[in-house]
Amino acid sequence: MNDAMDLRARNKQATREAISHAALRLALEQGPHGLALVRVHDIATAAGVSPRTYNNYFSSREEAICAFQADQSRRAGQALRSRPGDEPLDQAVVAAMVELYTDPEPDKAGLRMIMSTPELEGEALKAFSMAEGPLAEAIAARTGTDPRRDLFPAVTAAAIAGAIRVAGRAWLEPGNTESFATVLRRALSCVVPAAPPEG
Amino acid sequence: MNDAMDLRARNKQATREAISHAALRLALEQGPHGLALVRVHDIATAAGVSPRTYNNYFSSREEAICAFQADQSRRAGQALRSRPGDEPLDQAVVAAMVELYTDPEPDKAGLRMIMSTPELEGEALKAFSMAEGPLAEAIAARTGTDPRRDLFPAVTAAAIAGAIRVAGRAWLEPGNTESFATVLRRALSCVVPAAPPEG
DNA sequence: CCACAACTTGCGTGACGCGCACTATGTGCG
DNA sequence: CGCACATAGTGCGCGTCACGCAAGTTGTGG
Repeated sequence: MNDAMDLRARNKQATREAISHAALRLALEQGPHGLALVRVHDIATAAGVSPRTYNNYFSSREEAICAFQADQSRRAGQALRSRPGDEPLDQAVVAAMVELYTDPEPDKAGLRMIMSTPELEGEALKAFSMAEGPLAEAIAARTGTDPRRDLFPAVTAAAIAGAIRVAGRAWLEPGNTESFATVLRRALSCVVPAAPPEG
Repeated sequence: MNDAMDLRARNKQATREAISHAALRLALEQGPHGLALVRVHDIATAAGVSPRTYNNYFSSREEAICAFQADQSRRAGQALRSRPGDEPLDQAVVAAMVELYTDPEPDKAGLRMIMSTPELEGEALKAFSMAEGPLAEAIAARTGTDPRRDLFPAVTAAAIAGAIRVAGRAWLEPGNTESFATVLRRALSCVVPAAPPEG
């Protein structure tokens, strides 16, 4: 079989998603204050696998819960590359990130769980920061800068990831009525220049 | 006793530092690949306290190892506030961060341990991101913007924290000969504007 | 159809986080 | 000065977890 993904790989990804989905669902049931009550055994059972299999995929509850967010961040580089090459950097970044993070509009409860549960803070930061590497490469390619000589790509990528995080926090703020796309645009406009500084 | 810190508080901070210092030292002895060999019992013994006391202060090895970095980040807000109020934002940020993070020049081995050990990634990100809250407040105060209405302070704070992280990575790069202050200045110059966008 | 590789599972082990109860050491007041 | 109170340090025990190992099970390719 020469599929893009053979049966093995598809099953693997399916169980991975089943586990991470189950983990997030159970965490949501207990709320942000009862995370300790979500036992590994429960996650595994809910996902239809053994506890031992669960941590063939994840080495902590936190990792499983945040896996979806992490997977999404990993696509940031590709999202930016899919923008037309002659588009200015700032517009390309905004368009790419808005498309990536608002298609569909994110699940408010899930995002709130991830972003405002203290025990998940480390994993949440890891999840968002997974975008930085690929993003930096994409920015370097687009602006023709050498990531090893110039700090601009990596710094900008980190700034973008940070802006996305802050936008998430603001969007979750009680009383906020704007769409995530709107908030995200405002946040990104604070940090992304149209071109790297000459030098 | 009306000291700024009474005996109790000073003892407490002393044991806290003893534990975190011992944790980092033992981690360095084992190198980035033997972190699992650093047992809680060893850290506690090296710090002269019982294992139970150790996790009255920290709830994981990772947290103890990164505590120094976290404490430093917490001072970022105060560092920015100590700059003259009429200084432009970008200059004030660069001056404050350079002073905070290069007095004295950071310990390369310790920073490398924290930043390039996979198991510490989450805690390291947490440590650096602790600067964001205080920094955002300081930026808001300096620029006269309302952190609840305007995303600029929080986004800029996140961008600064990200730039510091990237500067650290670049400084640790083998073959780098520059001082951390130099790298840090270059990194920060990519993201901090002299003033918030009007709007 | 068969041999090989990859995934899943059960079991056992060592370490860890933390609640609880007790002791010891500062602290403030009469 | 001494006595009551608050707070830090400690020992013990329990439940949970991560992970190595050695089967068993299920795709894959010849």
